[in-house]
Amino acid sequence: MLTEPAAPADRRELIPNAVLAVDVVVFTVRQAPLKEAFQVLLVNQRSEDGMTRWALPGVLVRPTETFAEAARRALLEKAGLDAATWYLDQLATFGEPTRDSRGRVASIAHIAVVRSDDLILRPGADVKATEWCPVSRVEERVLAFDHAEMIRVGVQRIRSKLRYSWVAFQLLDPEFTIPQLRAVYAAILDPSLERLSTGNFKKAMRPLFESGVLQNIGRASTGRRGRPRDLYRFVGPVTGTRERELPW
Amino acid sequence: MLTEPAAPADRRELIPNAVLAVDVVVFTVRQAPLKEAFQVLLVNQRSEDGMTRWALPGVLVRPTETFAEAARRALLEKAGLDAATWYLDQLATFGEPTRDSRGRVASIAHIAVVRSDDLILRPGADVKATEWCPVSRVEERVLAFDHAEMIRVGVQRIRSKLRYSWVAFQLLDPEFTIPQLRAVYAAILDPSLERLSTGNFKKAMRPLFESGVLQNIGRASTGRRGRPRDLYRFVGPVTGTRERELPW
DNA sequence: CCAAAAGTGTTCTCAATACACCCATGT
DNA sequence: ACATGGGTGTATTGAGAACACTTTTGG
Repeated sequence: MLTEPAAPADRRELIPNAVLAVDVVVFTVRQAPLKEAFQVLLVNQRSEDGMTRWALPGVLVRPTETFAEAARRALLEKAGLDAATWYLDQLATFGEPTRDSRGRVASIAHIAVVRSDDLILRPGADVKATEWCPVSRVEERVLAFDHAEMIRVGVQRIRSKLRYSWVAFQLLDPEFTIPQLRAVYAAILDPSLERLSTGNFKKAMRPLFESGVLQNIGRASTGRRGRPRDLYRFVGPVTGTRERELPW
Repeated sequence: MLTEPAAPADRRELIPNAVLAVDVVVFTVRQAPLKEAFQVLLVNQRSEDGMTRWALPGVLVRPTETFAEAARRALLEKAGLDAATWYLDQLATFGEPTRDSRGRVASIAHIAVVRSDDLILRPGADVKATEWCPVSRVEERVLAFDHAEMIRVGVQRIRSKLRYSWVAFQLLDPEFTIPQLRAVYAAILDPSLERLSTGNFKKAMRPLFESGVLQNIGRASTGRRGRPRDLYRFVGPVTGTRERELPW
């Protein structure tokens, strides 16, 4: 299946016919109005037409490098982020023949989900600026290539993942409260979840409490008025999946 | 994002660094014991080591061709199948650096779901044989490259799709019966579904009846003993999705 | 008329939601 | 004390599963 129709010679070297790239859609949830808390990482850099343009962080894949390695390198070289331990997922491959005027390029888009509070963005050598952009505002931007489409597909993917897996905990401190957890779901899935009562929310998380991977570890010290929030810790692997999908 | 670190020259041609291929995982449900009804298309052909080996149908991507076009061409050239109207979905891209000893190859795996009753398999010029292989028996085969992994991922994907979309109807005649429809779900998801009563099964399909896309169009003529089955027609697009996932 | 295969309807269970009530803190 | 934000428990609703019952055919 890897030989062209009229080329049954077997030990021949294959001749490269395309350029492989990776782009990474990094999602986070940040301190911001609920509608704008769900954000994606963009970098501003020179485009193939000489203009500067917003884009996803990405690099060309090196010959001996896996896609995941290339994706981590993209984050390091473009935004100064050490993604060595981040959970990365392959999203989809974008490679319309007309995608790039300089040749046939296939970009294997990846997705990452991270807590951004302690992260410091450091634009790479060829990068003018880096920023977190609210997903709800991406449409206002003109993005390079088909990066807008990548983000669109990425948003669908993370919404789906949030419903059947535990990625949400990757967006929180090791110690967090129920309202914080709920806010993550509200920011990504549906703002109206913000009004879901603690009890009903905890019921949706019941399997986690029962299996002991979500533990109550006391009270948070309060700064505000009202009863202080309970503190929880998630001790399970974030890569696990739910048996039943969440109904939201 | 498409320039290597020390190559900011913009109008330069990009130098191909990899070979792009597509492989297609074609699923069907065939007349067979329930455990073996869910099948996948394999082709037997010469491999890069000179031996003959079972593999998924695949081709190298041509410069001006989309991935979907290449996938359809793979089915035509390898198995003589006209996939012009088939619904194709991108599955994932497989490109471990060590995947193929002849160079860096990235294969964009695709998935297709078809009714195979009227299909005639015609092995291509470089193909020794083509066959439908029960998914439950794939493990017994030694497959080329990472094609076993592609099938594994493909099975997950179609199982998921069956639960939230209407792909099942792609596997049936235009006119079909409830037991036939149930058999499709049973073959792909869980044999025990075969014992689900018609009533409960129809309840799961309720949104389809209510929206009128699933219509009762009379009785099937019976050959067997017992009450003849009701005939149904599906008039909606198979690409639509359910609001709620099926519980199975 | 009986057996077999399909289809219908009822009941039971359990999960998702709504909502009323209780708790702990700052002012 | 009381207003405010957080948490618990209970009632109501609705969906899924089990199963008994009816329908329609062949033998």
